[in-house]
Amino acid sequence: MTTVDHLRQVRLGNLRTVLLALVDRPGSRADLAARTGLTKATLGNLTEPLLAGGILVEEPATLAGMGRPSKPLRFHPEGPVAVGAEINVSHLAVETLGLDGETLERRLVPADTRGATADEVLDRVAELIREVTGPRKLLGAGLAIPGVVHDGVVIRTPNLPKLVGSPLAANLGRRLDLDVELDNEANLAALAHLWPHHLAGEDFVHVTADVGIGAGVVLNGEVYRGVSGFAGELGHVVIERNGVLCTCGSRGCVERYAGLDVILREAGRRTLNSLRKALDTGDSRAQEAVRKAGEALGVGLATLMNLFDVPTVVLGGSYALLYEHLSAAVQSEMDGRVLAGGERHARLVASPLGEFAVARGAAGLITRRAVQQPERLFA
Amino acid sequence: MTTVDHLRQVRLGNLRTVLLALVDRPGSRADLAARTGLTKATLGNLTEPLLAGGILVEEPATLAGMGRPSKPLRFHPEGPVAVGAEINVSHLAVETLGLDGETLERRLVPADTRGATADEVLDRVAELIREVTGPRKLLGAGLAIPGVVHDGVVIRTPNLPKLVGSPLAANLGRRLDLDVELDNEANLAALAHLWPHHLAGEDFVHVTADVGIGAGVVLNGEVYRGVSGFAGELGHVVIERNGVLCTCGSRGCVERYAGLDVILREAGRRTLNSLRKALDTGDSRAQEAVRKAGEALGVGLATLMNLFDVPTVVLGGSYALLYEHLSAAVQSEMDGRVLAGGERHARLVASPLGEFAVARGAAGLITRRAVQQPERLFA
DNA sequence: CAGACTAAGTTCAAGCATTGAACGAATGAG
DNA sequence: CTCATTCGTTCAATGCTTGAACTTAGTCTG
Repeated sequence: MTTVDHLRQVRLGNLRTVLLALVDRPGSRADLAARTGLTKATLGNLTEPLLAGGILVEEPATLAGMGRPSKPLRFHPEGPVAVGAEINVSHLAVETLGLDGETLERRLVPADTRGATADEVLDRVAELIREVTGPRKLLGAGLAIPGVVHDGVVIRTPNLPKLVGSPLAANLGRRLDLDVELDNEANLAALAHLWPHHLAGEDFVHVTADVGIGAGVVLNGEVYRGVSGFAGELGHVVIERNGVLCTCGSRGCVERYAGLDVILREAGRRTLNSLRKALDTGDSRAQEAVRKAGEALGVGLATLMNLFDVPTVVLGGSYALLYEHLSAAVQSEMDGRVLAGGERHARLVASPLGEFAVARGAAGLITRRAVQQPERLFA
Repeated sequence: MTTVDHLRQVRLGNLRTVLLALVDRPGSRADLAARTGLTKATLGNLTEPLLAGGILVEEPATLAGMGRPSKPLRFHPEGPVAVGAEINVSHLAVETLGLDGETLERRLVPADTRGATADEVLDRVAELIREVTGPRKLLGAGLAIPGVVHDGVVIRTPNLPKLVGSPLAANLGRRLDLDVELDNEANLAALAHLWPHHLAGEDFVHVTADVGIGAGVVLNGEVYRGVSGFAGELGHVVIERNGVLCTCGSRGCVERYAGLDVILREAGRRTLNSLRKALDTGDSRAQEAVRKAGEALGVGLATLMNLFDVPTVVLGGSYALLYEHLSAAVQSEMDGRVLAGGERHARLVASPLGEFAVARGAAGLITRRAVQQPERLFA
C-alpha cells in the first residue's frame, strides 16, 4: 500500500456508489449528490473522468421549474458493453448488455453440445458472440455452463462430460482476446434476478430444472457460491433417505423426483412443449406428474429455507413455464415444513426473465464487476 | 459524512487491522507493521492512544539478537473484558473473556429454567455475572438462549416457552447497566470456534444436540444468521418426507432421529452420563442407538453440505461427548451423499471446547465487536 | 572498551480525496 | 429588468498515511 492507495480506495468506493446510483436511474450531479450523500463538489470531481472517458454522457438539459436547469448524466449510449453466453445441452444463447442494464442483442440457437468437444463448442460460442457484438468496446464476457466451476475450469458437469477439466474461460478468452468469467448457470440465472435490477429482493433462491436441478442462492445481495463452488446443489438434497438411487451415489435426491426428465417420463411426454399442451387440455396424468414433482420440490425447498432462511423462492426455467400447475404443491409443502415465527412466510414467485435469463446473468457478471471495480472502466 | 469522517474511517479500519493482528499474537510496532502492511510510523500513531487508554501495554523489552530491542505490545492485563452468559433448560453458565482471548473466570450452575419467568432467570443470570466480573471495565455482555432471536427479543424457543416475546437483551442490560447482545446458542457455539481463535477454519458448521438440534453456520469468517435469524435449523431438515411427525408440524425432521432425547430413549437411558457409561462397557443397545442417530445426522449434514458447501463439520455439545461412537456413521453417510469433485472431502471433527463453548461464544460476541468497531474501546 | 553495526521507534514535510462555503451560471416569476 | 432559485464549479482547509531521515538502544568485533 503506497501513500496514495488508501485515499484511492476511498475514491473508488465513492465512484462505485455513484455508478450504482446511476444503474438505478440517471440523474444530475445535484441529484446524485443527494442520493449518495456525497457533496456536489465531489460529484463534479468523480464524474469528470467518466464523462471524459466516454462512460457517461451529459444530456442537454431538463427544464423543470425554477432555478438553473439540471443536466442529467446517464451511461453513454455508445459506451462499453458486456456479453454473456450460455452453453447448454440443447442450445447456445448469447446476450449483450449495456451498463445501464438495457439488452442490446440476443440470440438463441439449438445446438447438440453433448457430444461436442470443448473446442468445437467454444468455436461456435465465439462465432455467436462476434455476431451480437458491434463496434462498442467490450468489457468482457461471462460464460455459463450447467456444472460446477472453479477458477475458470470446469470441475463437474454430468451432462457435458467432455468439458470436465477444460479451462473454458481461458480458452474462450484467447479466441476473443477478452476477459472471460466462467460460472455455473444456476448462479448466473440467480444473478440475473439481482443485477442490474432487483427482481426478488436481496435474499432469495432461484431454482431451475434442466436435466438436473440447480439452485442459485443470493444472500445479502451477493451470489453465494460456497468454498468450492458447490453451494446450492438443491438437486442432491435428500428427501427420502432410502429412496431412489441417484447418479450421484446417494439415495432419495430431490432431482430423482422433481427433475424435468422425471416429470416428462411420469407424464408420458417427450418434450416440455408437449407437456404444457397436455396440461392446458387438462390431461390428468400430466397434472399428477407435475403435482408430485412439486411436492418433492417443496420438501427440498423447505429444507433449504430452514437452512438459508431466505424469504423468497424464484422458480425459473422449465419450472417457470410450469408455474401455474406446480406452485400449489410446492407452496403447500413449504408452508407445512418451513419453521415459522412472527410473520415469516415463504414467498414463491415465477421468474419473469424467460429463456435468456442465464445469458443475461452471464453478461451481468461483467457489467457488475465493472461497476464494483470502477478502475476497470478506465483500462 | 463530514470531511473528517472519510479519513476517520480509514483510521478505524487500520486500527481494526492492528487489533486483529494483536489478537493473533502480541508484537512490537515493527513486527505489527510488517504483519499488517502498514508503516512503522502509522503504527506509532495508531498504538499511542491505545497505550494511553489502557487497552495495550508495552512490555519491558525483548533482547533478541542485534539491533535495538523491540518492546512488544499486548493487551493490557487490567484492560477491559467481556462477559458471556448462557441460559439453558438445565443450567446457566457464564464466562469472562479478555481481549487477548484468555478466559478469566467461568461458572456453571444447574438451574431448572423451564418453568421460570424471564425476570426470575435474568435475576439469576445477573447475579452470576456479578460474581465473575471483577473491577475491570466491562465492554458488554453476550447472552445465549436456545431459540431464535431478533433485535434482542426472543422469537421462538420451544423449550423455554415463557421467554417468547421477552426483550431479554434490554432487560438484562438494565439490570447490569451494560450493553447486552442476545443471540442463539447455536450461533454462539459456532462463534466460539471462530473467535478469538480459528479452531475450524473460516467456513464450517457447528452442530450440537440438546433438546433440539442446532447448527451454527460460519461462512467466510462470519456467522450466518439469515434474514430472520432462522438460518441453520438443521434439526428440521427433512430426511424422510413421510417419516415421523415433528413438533414443528413437518415430518421426518432430523431432530426426530438424531435428537438427544431420541438417542437416550432408544438406548434405554435417562442421562447422557449413563449413556456414556453404557457405551464404554460395550452395551450394544446403546451403541446401536448412537449409530442410528449418527446415520440420520449424516444424511442431514450431507444435505447441509450440498447446500452450503463448507469443508468442515464440528460436532459439539453432547455430540462431541459421543464423538467416538457417532463419527463413523455420520462420516459414512456424508461420504456417500455429499457431492464430490476434485479433492473435496467432508472433514468431521469434535469440538475441543466442552461445556463452556456457548458462554465463551457469547463473550466473544462482545470482544469481537470491540475489535471490529475500535471506537467502542474509547467510549 | 571503543567504534561499527543493526534494528526499533520517532519526526516531519508531502500528498491527496473530501468538504463547505463562496461564487458563477442559467432559468422562471413578477 | 430584477429577484429568487437551483445547478455546477472553485478553492482553501482538514487530517490521515507515507517514506525518508533521524534518534535510540542494544550487539558484535577487535
